Amino acid sequence: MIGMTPPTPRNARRSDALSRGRIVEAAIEVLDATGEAGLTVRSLTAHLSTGRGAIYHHVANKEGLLASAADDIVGRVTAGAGDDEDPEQSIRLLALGIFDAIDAHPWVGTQLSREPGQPAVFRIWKSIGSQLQRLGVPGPARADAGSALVNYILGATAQYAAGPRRVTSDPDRKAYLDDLAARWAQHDPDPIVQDAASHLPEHDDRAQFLAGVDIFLTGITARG
Amino acid sequence: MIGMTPPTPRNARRSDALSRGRIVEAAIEVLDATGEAGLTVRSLTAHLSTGRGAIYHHVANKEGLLASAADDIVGRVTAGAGDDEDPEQSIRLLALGIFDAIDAHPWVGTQLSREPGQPAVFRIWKSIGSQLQRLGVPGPARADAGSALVNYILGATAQYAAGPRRVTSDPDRKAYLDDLAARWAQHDPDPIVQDAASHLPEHDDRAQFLAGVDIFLTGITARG
DNA sequence: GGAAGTTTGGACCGCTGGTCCAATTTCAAG
DNA sequence: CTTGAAATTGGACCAGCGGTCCAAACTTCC
Repeated sequence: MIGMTPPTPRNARRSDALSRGRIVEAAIEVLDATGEAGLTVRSLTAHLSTGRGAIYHHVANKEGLLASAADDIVGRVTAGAGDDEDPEQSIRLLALGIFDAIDAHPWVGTQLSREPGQPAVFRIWKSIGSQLQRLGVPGPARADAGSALVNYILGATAQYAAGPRRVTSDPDRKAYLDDLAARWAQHDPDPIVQDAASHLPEHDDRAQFLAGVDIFLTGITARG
Repeated sequence: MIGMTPPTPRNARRSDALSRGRIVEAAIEVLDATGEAGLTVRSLTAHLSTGRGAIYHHVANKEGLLASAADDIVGRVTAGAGDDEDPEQSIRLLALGIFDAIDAHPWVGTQLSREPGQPAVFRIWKSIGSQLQRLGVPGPARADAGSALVNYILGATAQYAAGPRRVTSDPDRKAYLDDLAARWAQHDPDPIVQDAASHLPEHDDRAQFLAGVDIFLTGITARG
């Protein structure tokens, strides 16, 4: 009978012990390989050749696992970003580092928009804050400036991660953008829309992201 | 036997006909009342006193339903925002309108970060773009400026919607922020963190959001 | 050597979004 | 007024999800 506790040969303890670190590492591998939707507790257990209970013994829930995975990726960026001589340049490099990390791991982009209190977001806040301090932005204004920049970065990367993201081949990407432009143009005869749609295929996400950072930096220094 | 097609008295056609509009309306009611997690196809059918198949006859899937619901809310904002004499002021009012809408309907904030091509995001792009044009920002720079503003607005509102959001009573809100500040301060002895944590309880999300809009506007006009 | 404690994995649970189809109503054609 | 085709409805059903639970197996320590 299938419902009863079966006398199957029960599990032996693994030689390569499970740990939270190994689980997070495996989760990142699965996320990178199959995307956010591809990470299920089942696919993770399969990847680790283990059972579900074993995972929940080390991790509270899937949400915490995603937060840890995102924190891991963001941590590599913030740790790698040193203090350039020019604080403005440090901010640019930090922002680009996050952009590139999310280009490589799109699931991080959506994850960061979910829970503001999570460690990964906290890391970004801290890095931005310290550069703004070096830049000489005074206390009260610094909170506004930091908030603006962090929210811009999170918003831009989330949109980018959810969109065309890593359409590797140029033809595919062009086809996607052409299609999007066509849908917009067809949907709305407004000249602004037509104009925007016509420029869409030639635009560069990364350059546009950086342009946004520069607009912000101009705004900060012009108000200082 | 329960598995067989039962000879139960079968359904009569409803007097109040179902339509896509009615379904979207009901979805907004459920979302406002019980939050994003509270909207399931089942809760929606219960609210409409109907069955699942009836809904899928009018709506492709839940994703499309959420996009329509968000578009409905955003549409009210962009329609209500007229052209102020000062285009900068129009942008401020538009941004605040979106902020307030997401304050009232937090689920919209998370929805907008999901699919960049969705109609609601398109609406925001269009409104911002037309104000930037009135502001005299030239073509190539307009795309960068619009992208910066839209991404800032989406990022800020998404973070706000996912965070303390509408903690109505002041004591609750203070308790939440105190707790968050304590967790940060305890987690990290860095003076920047300590300073930020100490200012946290007294900060005003809406004012900070507007300050961010002003930073970007300053940057856009200073570069013009 | 044996008891105590930890790690493991799979059965199980309640729930989800989505499909499918018989029953029913509507409405136009004859 | 009859009738049959088309449109609408609602619930049974499915595969899959995150999470709980616990007996079996392995470690460790006395």
